[in-house]
Amino acid sequence: MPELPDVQVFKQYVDATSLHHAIDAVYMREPALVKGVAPRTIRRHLKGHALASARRHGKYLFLDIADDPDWLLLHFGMTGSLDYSRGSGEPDYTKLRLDFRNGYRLAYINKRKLGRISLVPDVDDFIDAQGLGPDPLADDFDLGAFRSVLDGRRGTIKGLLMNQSAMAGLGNVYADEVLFHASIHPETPVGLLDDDAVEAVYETLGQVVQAAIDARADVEQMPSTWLLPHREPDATCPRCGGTISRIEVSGRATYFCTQHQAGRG
DNA sequence: AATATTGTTCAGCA
DNA sequence: GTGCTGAACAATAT
Repeated sequence: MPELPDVQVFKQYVDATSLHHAIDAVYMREPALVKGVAPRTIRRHLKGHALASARRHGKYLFLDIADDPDWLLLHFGMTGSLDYSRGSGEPDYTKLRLDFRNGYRLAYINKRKLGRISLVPDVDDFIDAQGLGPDPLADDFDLGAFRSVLDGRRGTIKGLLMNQSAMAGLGNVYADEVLFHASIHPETPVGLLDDDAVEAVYETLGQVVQAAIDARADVEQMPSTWLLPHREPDATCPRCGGTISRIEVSGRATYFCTQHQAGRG
């Protein structure tokens, strides 16, 4: 379930480990994950080159290939992750492996085939072509930008928060977390949110995303007052002592507190 | 053993 | 056209 915070942590991980090492070998283990380009083409673009920088938009990670016009695109689906280490063998479910000249290797791990490995010539063009909305961590994502995201939308606030073409990055878990802290019922129609509620969602969104990144997107390190460690039916709300309920919204399991998130539904 | 899980895509509908 | 909803997919855990 890599969402924005998880992918941001992956980006920081790549920044700290995998840049500026020449790539001696490339192993592609799962052609089904490679979209829009032949696996051998990816190998050709990477081999002998280094990774120059990393960029993230929403749940997508882009790695700039030094001395090459293209970027390596990684999407993690629900079960993807990265591992940088040395030694013989590789982690289970490794689907792409880059062996660096320093003896370390970067593994893209994915238990399932939901995800994407590709090459893109231009990140901004890809974002446009994919129809991705703004990223909430972008410098210019202010309250006005968030209002634009909501403008003219129908449906529920939770559905909107998960809609990558409205705003890119939140998935099921963090959409719930934001609404939990903003004290808004997940099925509230977007059009019924008043100015205060819109501002509350905007502020909460920034705080939750930043705090999750600070916790390295690790549930173990999330504050116990968050919803995340309590995502089960009939749990006790860590905020108000109410009851956590499970419903389905936009086809996804949704957890919320029936007491302090009762309003505006 | 049947069911829940969730990001994206796409068919279908208002 | 548009945008929203829900089914389908993958494959593992429970």
